[in-house]
Amino acid sequence: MILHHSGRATAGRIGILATLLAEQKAITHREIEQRLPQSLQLDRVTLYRTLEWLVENGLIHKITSDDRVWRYHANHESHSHQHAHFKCTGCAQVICLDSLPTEQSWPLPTGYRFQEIELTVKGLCANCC
Amino acid sequence: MILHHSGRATAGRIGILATLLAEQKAITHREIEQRLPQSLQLDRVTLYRTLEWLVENGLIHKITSDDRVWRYHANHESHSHQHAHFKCTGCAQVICLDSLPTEQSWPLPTGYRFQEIELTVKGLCANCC
DNA sequence: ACAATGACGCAACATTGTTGCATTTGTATC
DNA sequence: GATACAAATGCAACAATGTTGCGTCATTGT
Repeated sequence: MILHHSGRATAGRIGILATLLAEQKAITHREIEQRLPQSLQLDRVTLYRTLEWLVENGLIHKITSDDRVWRYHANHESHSHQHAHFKCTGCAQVICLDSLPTEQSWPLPTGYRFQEIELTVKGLCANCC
Repeated sequence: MILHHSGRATAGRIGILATLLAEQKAITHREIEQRLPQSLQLDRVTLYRTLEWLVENGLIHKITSDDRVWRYHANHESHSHQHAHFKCTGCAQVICLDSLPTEQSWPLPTGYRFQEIELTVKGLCANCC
C-alpha cells in the first residue's frame, strides 16, 4: 500500500482504501461504512474526512450523481485520469468507463475557459435490463 | 403562455415559469425564490412541487450539479432536447450549451442498455476569467 | 353558482454532508 | 524504547436541500 503522501498511514485510511480497491464499481459513503470490517468501525465524520484526504492525495476519485450522493472509486491504472461514468437508472450503481470524454471540442462562449469535462451515461446495467 | 397541460394554470406556475424564461442561465430553487415578485410569495414546498410539475410537463428542465443543488432552466426552442451544460467553477453559474453531447458512441459493457447522456463542462466564465 | 379535484401552506421529517473542539494516536526525534 | 508534537479521530451539534402528510383553499368544468 503506497501511502507515502502528506499524512499518516492510519488503520482507517488503509482499510477504506482497501475496501474501495476491492470494489469494481463506485460506491457511496454509506456502502463503504457497511463494507468495513467489524474490527474497523469508524465515525461517520472520520469516514468523510478520510475520503476527502484520499481524493486530495489522488488515491481515489469521487463522482457526482443526480441523487446528490457522492460515490467513490479507487484510482485503478486501467482507467485514465479523465474518464466517463455510467449510472444504471434501475439499481443506481455507478461504474467507470474507459473511454475519455473526447477532447475539449466543446464550443464555449467567447471569453470562457475550459477546465474539465464531466460525463455520465445513463441506462440499464446487465442485471436491470 | 401555453399551460394546456395536465393541471391548472395557477398564478404560482405562471410566475415561476416567467421567472425562468427571463433568465439566461439555469438557477437554483433559492434563486428562483429571491426573484419572485413580492406579489407572489410561495411556500418553499410549493415551489419544489411546482418545479417538479413544470419538469414533468416539459416546460423546464433541471440540471444536476456537483454541489448537490438542482438548477432549473426554461426549455427554450434554441436548445435541443438533449444538450450539454457548462458550470463555472468560480461563481457556480450554470448555462446550457447548444451542442448535443454526441450520439451514443459510448462503449458500454455488453448487456448494458443506453438511455441518456449527461455532460457538464467545467471551467471559468467570462466574468471569472 | 357549485362541487370536485387539484394546488397550496404549514409542520415535521429525512438525508447528506460540515464544523468545532476535546481526546487519542502515529511518527520523528532523542 | 520513551517522548513530544502534530495529525487524526470521535462526539455533538449544526447546515443545506429536499420530501411527506394532512388540512385548507381555489381553479375549473358543469
